[in-house]
Amino acid sequence: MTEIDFNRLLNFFKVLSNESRLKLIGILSQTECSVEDLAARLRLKEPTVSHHLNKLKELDLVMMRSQSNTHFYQLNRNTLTNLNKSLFSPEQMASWTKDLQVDAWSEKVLQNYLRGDRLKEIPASRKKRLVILQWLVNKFELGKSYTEKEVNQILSKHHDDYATLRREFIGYQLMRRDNGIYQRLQADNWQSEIEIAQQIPTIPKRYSR
Amino acid sequence: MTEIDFNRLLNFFKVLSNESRLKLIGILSQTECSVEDLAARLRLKEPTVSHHLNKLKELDLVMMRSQSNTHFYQLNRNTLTNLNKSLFSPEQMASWTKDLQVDAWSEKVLQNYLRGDRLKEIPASRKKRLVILQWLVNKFELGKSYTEKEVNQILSKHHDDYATLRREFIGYQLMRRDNGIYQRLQADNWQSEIEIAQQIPTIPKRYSR
DNA sequence: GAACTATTTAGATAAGCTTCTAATTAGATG
DNA sequence: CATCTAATTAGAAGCTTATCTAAATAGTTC
Repeated sequence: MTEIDFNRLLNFFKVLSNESRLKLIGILSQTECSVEDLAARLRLKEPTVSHHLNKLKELDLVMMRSQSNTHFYQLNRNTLTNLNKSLFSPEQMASWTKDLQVDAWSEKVLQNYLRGDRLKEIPASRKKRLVILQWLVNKFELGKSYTEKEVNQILSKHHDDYATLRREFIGYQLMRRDNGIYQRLQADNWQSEIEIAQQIPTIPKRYSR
Repeated sequence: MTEIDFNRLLNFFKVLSNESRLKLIGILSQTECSVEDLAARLRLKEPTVSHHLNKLKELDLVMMRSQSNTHFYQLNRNTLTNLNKSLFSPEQMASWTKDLQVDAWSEKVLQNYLRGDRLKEIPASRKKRLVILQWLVNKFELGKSYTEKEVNQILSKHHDDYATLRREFIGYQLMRRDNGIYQRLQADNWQSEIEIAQQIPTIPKRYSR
């Protein structure tokens, strides 16, 4: 039912794929802890722990409560159990390849305008520009809020003129802005167009004729 | 019941925390594929895909079948479903912190002989050496086989005299060697000694007296 | 408000990882 | 056996990330 966005899932794995953070989760699953305490247990400096906790917080994996100067961190069990449910179901995994199964024409446009992850130029024609923008918007998580600065930062990885791209997101209704906060919009009109892409069968060339 | 070793789990997350590899899994969950085909779909070069497949193979996430020159890769569903089961149960997570809850004396020995992850020298006394070796052996996964070369490689991260350490592993019965293949041994005699370490309660200093 | 404590932010360094190209291996074909 | 194809291995370049120190913030105490 609740399909987890590919980028969100990837982020989860990235956050969990670190020894210190995994141990942090282990500790916090047993007891509430201050930053100082955590640092002592892991034999790391406080700033390092703070850095890790920040990443865990971004994914809602931990909660914080302040008591005077001290910040007590606690595990957010719900997030983990929700995440764990049917993570690797066939449907779930199939959904990860969505943006790969685009039709041949879009494929070609992408190939023409991309060099690796980087956009050579912004297409002039509306139709091609849409293909590029749809590809770009996939770099943003569904349901996550971004500041303008964050949007620019992500876009600038793919093209220098991030401002134009950001504005086009709004124009093409791929994103929505609410006083400074950007959110990716659920694609409804164009998704259908793309999902009809045929499943490419794998046939060894030798036997393909 | 089947408790997943911390390092093994960490490796899983590391392998899954990469965009290309996650997409590979997504594709292979739907269809069997050749390396060439996978490279085309992900728009990566074959060697890159090969590199990723290798990591997936190490964790038994994929299987390969050869047909003449072509190697067809397929997802190993069992591994994923087994992994997914009760990954984040309280007991499971608590087990991740095992090597953190050592007693105060061992703690001190470790602090004295370690500078970060690096061993300053190998302790002369048997008792202290055991503490160091127990800590070191944690760097190896339970149930995984290592070649001597691999053992040396991992040990050399922590001390230049990896050969002595490797031999001590055998001497202290922390590892077992079967014609060139090393395996970590389940600790039974010393584990008890360590696990009695009391759970350190978290009390803000201010109110602790 | 000065001094102290716990945390966070900023910036630097170093290690690790992804990807590429070039070279190598292994199987198939003529 | 020479050639061709598919895959792997080796090695290098560039990027990301973990960690640290130093500086800044915020709450507390006297």
